[in-house]
Amino acid sequence: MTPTIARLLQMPPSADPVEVQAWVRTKRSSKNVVFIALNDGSTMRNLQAVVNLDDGTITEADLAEVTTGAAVRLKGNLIPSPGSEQAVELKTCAVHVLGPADPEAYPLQPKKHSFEFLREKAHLRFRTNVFGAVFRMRHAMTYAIHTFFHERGFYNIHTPIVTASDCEGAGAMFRVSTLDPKAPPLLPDGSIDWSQDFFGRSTNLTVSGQLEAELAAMALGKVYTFGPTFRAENSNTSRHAAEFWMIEPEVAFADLNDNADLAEEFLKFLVKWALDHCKDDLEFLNKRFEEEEKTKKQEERSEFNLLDKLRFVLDNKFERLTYTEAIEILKNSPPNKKKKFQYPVDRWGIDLQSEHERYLVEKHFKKPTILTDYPKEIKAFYMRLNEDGKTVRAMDVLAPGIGEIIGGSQREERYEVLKRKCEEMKVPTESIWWYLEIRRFGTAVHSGFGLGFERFLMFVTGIGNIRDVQPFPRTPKSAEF
RNA sequence: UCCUGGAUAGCUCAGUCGGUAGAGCAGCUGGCUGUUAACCAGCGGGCCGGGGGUUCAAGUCCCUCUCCAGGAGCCA
Repeated sequence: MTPTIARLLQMPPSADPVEVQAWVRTKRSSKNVVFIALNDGSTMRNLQAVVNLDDGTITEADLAEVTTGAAVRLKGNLIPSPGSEQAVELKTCAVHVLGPADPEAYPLQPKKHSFEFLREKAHLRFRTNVFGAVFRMRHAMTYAIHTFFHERGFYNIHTPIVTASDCEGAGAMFRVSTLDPKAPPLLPDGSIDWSQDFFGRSTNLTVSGQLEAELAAMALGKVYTFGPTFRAENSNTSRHAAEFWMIEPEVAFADLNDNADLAEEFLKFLVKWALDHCKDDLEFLNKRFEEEEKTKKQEERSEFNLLDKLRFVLDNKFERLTYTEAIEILKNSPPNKKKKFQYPVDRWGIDLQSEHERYLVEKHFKKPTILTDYPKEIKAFYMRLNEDGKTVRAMDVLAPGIGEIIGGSQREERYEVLKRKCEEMKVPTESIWWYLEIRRFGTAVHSGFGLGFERFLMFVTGIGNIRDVQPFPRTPKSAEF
């Protein structure tokens, strides 16, 4: 294999011949000299190839097909660059076009394109600076996540993608079926006979690996899942996708405080990793973020740029408070008193709206905030009931600019209490009998949380739309690529 | 799903009171002794999202559908 551009840019100038294979970003020419900016995805930075036309080794005809988007192989040697943008450049002695790109038809230009346009060109958008940076960082964060858990003795568990449990309480699911949609087998009452389907029952794509992860935690101690999840909700926002990846640690013998400690340590580890390992990409994204902010109205601009925000998260302890305390703060807050909230905060028990969470995180505390101990009515059946009988050991981690980035809880480990709550909340237990039964044999306090991977990527890259941190986003009415 | 705003050249957008289509960038051609989104000059480029209606006449007004964006809800 030829060396990557990332490697070449770190090599000292030398008379030794080198070969590079990459895609052309731009070509600039004057009478006797041509500059070709090359990128191979290995780094944000381009390699500048210089072609001298005056000695006749390479002619203008040789460069006719060297146009934006073309794949090329160049031979030459590295020399010190007189230009200010790079330390070395490639003095080129041979040019070979591997795959031309018709300049009349190639959609990407050496200029800034809108995200909306690039979403329609998802097959080509990897070749832009932004998406190169985003997907290199997506990889770096994936690696960091596995590293974090591995170093702390967690085991990665692959929970099923096809599941029969439809009571995970996280919205509509995608059905998985091999039955003939035009003529499915019917029961005498006219309903579909799922017993004749592939799995002998009705199945769906998973909305969470948590329930299964809990089973593994009750034997392996500390586990985490990292896989795709699916929601068939008709959500049309910049923060929702029908297919997304979730990280769900689950820890035996850990209570909610341990859980919150883990969540905070985890987020800080990932942010530090990004700052330490993704310098070029982050600096580029930071510049882009600042330019984006300039186009916004004064009151909508964020106080921090991307890099400052990340360092701030790293340097400050997350705020922790209970739902009850949060309600008191919100009740007495200026926007509530001035009736600026669309949903007024008037009593204990209401569900917090985005505007309330944003006020707490962005205006009141101005840092990531962990809210705990919510009213049981507004949280899932599996969360552990507190001694007061009114609240559960839930926690939401709220991040500035994103909102809820982590949702978790201490799980209800008491068989009788869990059974009673399932009945109260009308959770059908037939398909999750195993989830209850694990509580009958060596049950123990345990906790876990879910981090939306793309939500985190939005936070760490400063990209405002979830569709731009996924290579091939699936959203309502959209699955082109 | 709801609210708001959009869809005009390859891209980003302008288009007045309803009167038959415009700019910048990109592309192509030429010029220029080292550029960094190079620069300078010239040239080509349009089913004005689809359908229906009003009108002598619709990019422009009305209805409708599709898709897109932002916000809300749901959540991660």
